[in-house]
Amino acid sequence: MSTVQHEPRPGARRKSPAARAAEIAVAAREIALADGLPGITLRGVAARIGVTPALVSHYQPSMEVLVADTFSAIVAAEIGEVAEELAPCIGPVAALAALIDSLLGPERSSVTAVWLDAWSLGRRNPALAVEVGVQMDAWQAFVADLLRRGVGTGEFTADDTEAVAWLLLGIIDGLNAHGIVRYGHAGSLRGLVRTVAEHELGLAAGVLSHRDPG
Amino acid sequence: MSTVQHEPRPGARRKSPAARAAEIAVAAREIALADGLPGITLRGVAARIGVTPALVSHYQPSMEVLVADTFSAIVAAEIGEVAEELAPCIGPVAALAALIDSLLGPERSSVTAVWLDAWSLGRRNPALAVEVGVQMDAWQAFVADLLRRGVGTGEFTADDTEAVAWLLLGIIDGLNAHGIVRYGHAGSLRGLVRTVAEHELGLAAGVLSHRDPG
DNA sequence: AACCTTGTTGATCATATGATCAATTACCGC
DNA sequence: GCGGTAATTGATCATATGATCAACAAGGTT
Repeated sequence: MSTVQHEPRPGARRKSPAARAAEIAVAAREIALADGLPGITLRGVAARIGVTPALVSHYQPSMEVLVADTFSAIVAAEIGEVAEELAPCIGPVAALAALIDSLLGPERSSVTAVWLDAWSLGRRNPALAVEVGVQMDAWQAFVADLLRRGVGTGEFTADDTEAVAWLLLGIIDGLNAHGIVRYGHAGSLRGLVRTVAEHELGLAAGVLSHRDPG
Repeated sequence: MSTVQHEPRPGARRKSPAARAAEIAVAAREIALADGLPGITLRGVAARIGVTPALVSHYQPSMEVLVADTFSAIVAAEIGEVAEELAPCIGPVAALAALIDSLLGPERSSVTAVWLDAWSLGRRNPALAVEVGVQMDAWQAFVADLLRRGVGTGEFTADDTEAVAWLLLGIIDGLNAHGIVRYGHAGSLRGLVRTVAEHELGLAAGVLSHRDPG
């Protein structure tokens, strides 16, 4: 259904182990974003890169691990992208506003779906469970760092930045999960989340709603 | 691993269709709470009630539907239990405090896991997707009603009770999802959620933290 | 150009799932 | 007690999954 080569023809192009491993990782990532983590299957990945299932199996200790690694890669990339997006922001206030806007945007729905898959699958996939914990901690550290900087400049006020970081992430994850089922009220909720952040960080009302009317 | 009869012996006790259907529903519910929605399998349910897989299949249009119905039953029961729990509370403030306490408690983790399974599975199970939407709306209606009552008595202040209801549920769902992976910081977060609720509903600080130090 | 390392395949297992259907037999009504 | 309805079974399909391994062949090395 796209520009991927199917049909493994005999004697497929030989590639270096590193290149092939990378190819598999990319395919798994694309599949996960399109069809969710459960879509990562031996035959699915193989078909996408025009190769035998046996080859994919050959490059992976187990599918569980490939799923865990793929989740990890997707979320790590997500954090990286968001960090890059916040880089141009001058000051913690602008950065926080951008963070909330970005994380609550509809374009993140595929990543949100991956998170939901991971929370669900994590109970039966130990490797994935570990990775989920690691990535949650990474996100929390990222947000907590932003908050700490804001407290440092005196712009934010918070007793427990660690907890507030967890709170903000919880709000975002919860509302994004809801958004997968009921897209409707995203608009008014975004504004509400900004308000919550303002309240919990001792900001003046409206500070986080610069130009966006949402 | 419990007091359920396995081993379907030839000529198992005959039951009325209604009784058998109920038995299947109960078994599915127990399995879901113990092993998650994906644990609801033809053979799994059959084994639990000491019956052939064919019989379970005979009573259900499809497993997808049984999963959807089971989810619906679990969540409906959840709402009912919580509603009952809030009944003795005098006034919306006490009710809201009890609601937050109850919903963020560690004893809800199995139900939270079911929610996560449902959000994940819903993408591939249309019947379940519908049921997830319905139950989310039911929860939102329940909370919104509580908020509206509070606004009515003048105890709460909120422009958009519908949106605040979604917000509260989003916070709770998100933090509960986190709690499945990282149980640790539940304590401080519960207090933080109370604070958020106080802020967003125009309540005095600490009003929602009656006796519980959290 | 021959060789040999090793990336790749084809065939095959083992398992788990949902689903169907004729045959059986338990139980209710007469 | 007998008979017939229908709840239940046993056997069987079809499919999807992960995994393994001997055999093949592509491509760099000599």
